[in-house]
Amino acid sequence: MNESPALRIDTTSTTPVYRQIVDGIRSQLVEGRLAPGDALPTVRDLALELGVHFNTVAEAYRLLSAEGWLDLRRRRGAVVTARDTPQAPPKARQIFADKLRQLAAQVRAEGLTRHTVADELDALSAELRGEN
Amino acid sequence: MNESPALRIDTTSTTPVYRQIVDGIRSQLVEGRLAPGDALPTVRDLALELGVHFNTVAEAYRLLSAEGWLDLRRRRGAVVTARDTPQAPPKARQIFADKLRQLAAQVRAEGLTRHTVADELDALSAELRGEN
DNA sequence: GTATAATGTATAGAAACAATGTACAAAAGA
DNA sequence: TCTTTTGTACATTGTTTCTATACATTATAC
Repeated sequence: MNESPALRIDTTSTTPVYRQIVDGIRSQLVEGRLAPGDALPTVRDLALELGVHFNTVAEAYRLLSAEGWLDLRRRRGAVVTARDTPQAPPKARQIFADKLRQLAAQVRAEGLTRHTVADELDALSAELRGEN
Repeated sequence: MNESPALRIDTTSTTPVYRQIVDGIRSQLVEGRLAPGDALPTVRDLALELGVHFNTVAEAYRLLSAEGWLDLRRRRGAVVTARDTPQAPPKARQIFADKLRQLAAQVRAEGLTRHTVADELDALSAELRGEN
């Protein structure tokens, strides 16, 4: 436990730091790289590693806890919990489709080609269909 | 021209309105649904349609203009310009891959299945490979 | 058992940001 | 030249983000 979560904080991004932390850790949770029972670094340790204030990490942990991923207790730290996946609201799929296109549009505007974007989509799709 | 850009503003989202506007319009630009020469609604018209202040739309237009998509002139409105796609920075692909996984993780956490997510990825990939 | 130290929590403040209100500037057309 | 239509500038207000500091809780040492 306490292995490094391999998070990279982009201080130039418009996405707030605490949400970058949430998004990064949630990826690992969903992908199973963090499993129930695993301990996360303490808020102070991770804050030091990322170069931010520990309250910023604490806020991220709190959000993940509110989503049901973490069990937070004083003096014991943050531990990954088992979690029932909720039922997705009806519109979730359409909203995802829209966000996906907006993300693709953004990186295409930055210069990534249709082909490159499609390759990455295929790669992730294959991962999703192959794993577990 | 002045056709409705079919933007939906989600006031519950944490993404600021002006960026929702930017993201939505950029999608249409990248996908060719808005082409050079097309006129966008005036800031006041689009603001009325979206239910926000016209300065909020103006800010969105300014960002798109800074990205090279729009030509803004008083009394004439916003017109889509021809634009050279820049060269993507070297890390762009990896950053995109990360963001893609974070987006997928987010919606999977909300309850979308691996299968559904993969289907949407495939659908967009097919669009990208098929069009033009 | 009690003291101590390690950990998350609470609250306040400063700075940046988002959205608005209002006034202004430019330019097309009457 | 006047008026109207459009984008622009700037101040204001509320919100968000991040930090600083103090506090509460609890496992462990002894």
